Amino acid sequence: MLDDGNCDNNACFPKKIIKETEWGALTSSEREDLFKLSVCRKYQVGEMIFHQADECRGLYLIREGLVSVRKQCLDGSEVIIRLARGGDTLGYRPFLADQPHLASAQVMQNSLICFFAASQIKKILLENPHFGFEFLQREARELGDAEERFQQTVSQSVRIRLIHLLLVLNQYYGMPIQKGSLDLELPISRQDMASMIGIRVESLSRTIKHLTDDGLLNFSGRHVRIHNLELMAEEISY
Amino acid sequence: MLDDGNCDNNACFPKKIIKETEWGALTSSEREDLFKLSVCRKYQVGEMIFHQADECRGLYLIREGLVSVRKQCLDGSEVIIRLARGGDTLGYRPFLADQPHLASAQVMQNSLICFFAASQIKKILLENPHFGFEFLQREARELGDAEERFQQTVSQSVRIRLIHLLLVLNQYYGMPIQKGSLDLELPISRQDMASMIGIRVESLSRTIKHLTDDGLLNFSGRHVRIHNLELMAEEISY
DNA sequence: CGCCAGGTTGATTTCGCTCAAGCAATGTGG
DNA sequence: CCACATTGCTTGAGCGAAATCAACCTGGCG
Repeated sequence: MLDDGNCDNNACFPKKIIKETEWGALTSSEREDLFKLSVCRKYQVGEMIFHQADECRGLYLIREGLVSVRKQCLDGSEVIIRLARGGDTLGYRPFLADQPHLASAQVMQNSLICFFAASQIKKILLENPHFGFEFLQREARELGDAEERFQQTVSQSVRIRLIHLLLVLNQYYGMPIQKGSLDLELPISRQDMASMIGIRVESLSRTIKHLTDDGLLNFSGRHVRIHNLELMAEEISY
Repeated sequence: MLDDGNCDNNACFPKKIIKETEWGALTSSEREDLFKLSVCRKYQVGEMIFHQADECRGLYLIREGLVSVRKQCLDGSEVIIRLARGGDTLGYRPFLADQPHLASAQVMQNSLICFFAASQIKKILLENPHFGFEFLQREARELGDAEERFQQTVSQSVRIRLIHLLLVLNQYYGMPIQKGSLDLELPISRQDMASMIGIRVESLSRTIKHLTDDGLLNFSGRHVRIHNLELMAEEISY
């Protein structure tokens, strides 16, 4: 699936990405300009794309793969801010705010990622208002998500938060098997799931057990079978 | 200080706001256009500016005063997302994301607030890239703040979160009295402080007591005296 | 004066964390 | 091939921080 080393620069904006992301707002000449200086390469699982506190040098467009964005404290604890997939762009927050990275990005699944220098992007941003507008919309939605998550984490139990997480992961990794029930192949470890909802891995394990005991689902490693989606979704009607 | 009813439209962009906020990116003719259709008026304490789930009709510029932005669950619990003061603009998140309001805005102190219709703003946004860019930067910083707060709330104790809150409020309401010590006139109730850091009001009360017992500060109603700012700030070095 | 909202305090419970052990799957070096 | 780490996950026991429930102040206001 992934080709080795640097990819053909022409391949850096597949149709799907042009169609579905902010990069579609570019003119073809702007796209060409970007191509010339872009660096696209394959990343292996575990590789870091950037580190918290690093200066932000530009944007990373994920063509394929999975990347986690995480913040860590000095005390060692860490929180996963979000997962990024094909089509997602990393680093625009620090780039736009003119701040260093406030989080680290680590590859979770082998990925193909294109880098665009900040200076290039800035140039386009000032020339093409549509591009900026797309970014505005994306940021606004993301800010909404962040506030939503804040509220949920503060006021909901671990059980509810886990169900929420599963429902979100279902959107990307779920495979319906019959009416109401579905299979889910988790892309991340227990540890990382715990970090996403701000709890310890032991608590996650126990909560999974409770959901299992209640007959809502079955875990087997990273494979989940959800027996009754609606029943589960009912719990989070807040 | 505040004049009654609608203000003179010319007064809707005081110099301070032009100088320090995204509205400074407008040309004077754009400013004039906005004036014509803006609605500026005085709000009393307790008034709602908009409600969660309302359609977003435009932006609210706070000229003076204090406004809380809060999200509530069905179960009655609520979280304060942020406090907005003179110079702050409300409603741009739902406006840009093209979503309904995901939070309510309530006046905490008598305020003077200008409303600009969404259509007007959209027009300017497409014509003036600088204006959009200012919004981009603001959103990016705010997203960073939201992620920071998420991490802190998830991984820090109530004590640390309260100290954080006091240090933030200090930036706006603190009055140094001598080296290291200062007075702080809180603009909000205990209930609202608790909502800002995601705890119950009883827990807040107890935590205040602990800080007092430790000799860090003294509360008397909404008046706080912080004896040793550095000592307090040391606790949050993470 | 009584009332009430805002705030504090106390008693109790609960949820999630910590620490510790165990287990299965996978890897590694002799 | 075995002995042995290592890693990811689960389980248990005990603890502690914050929530809950309830009572009680306190000051302002009709």
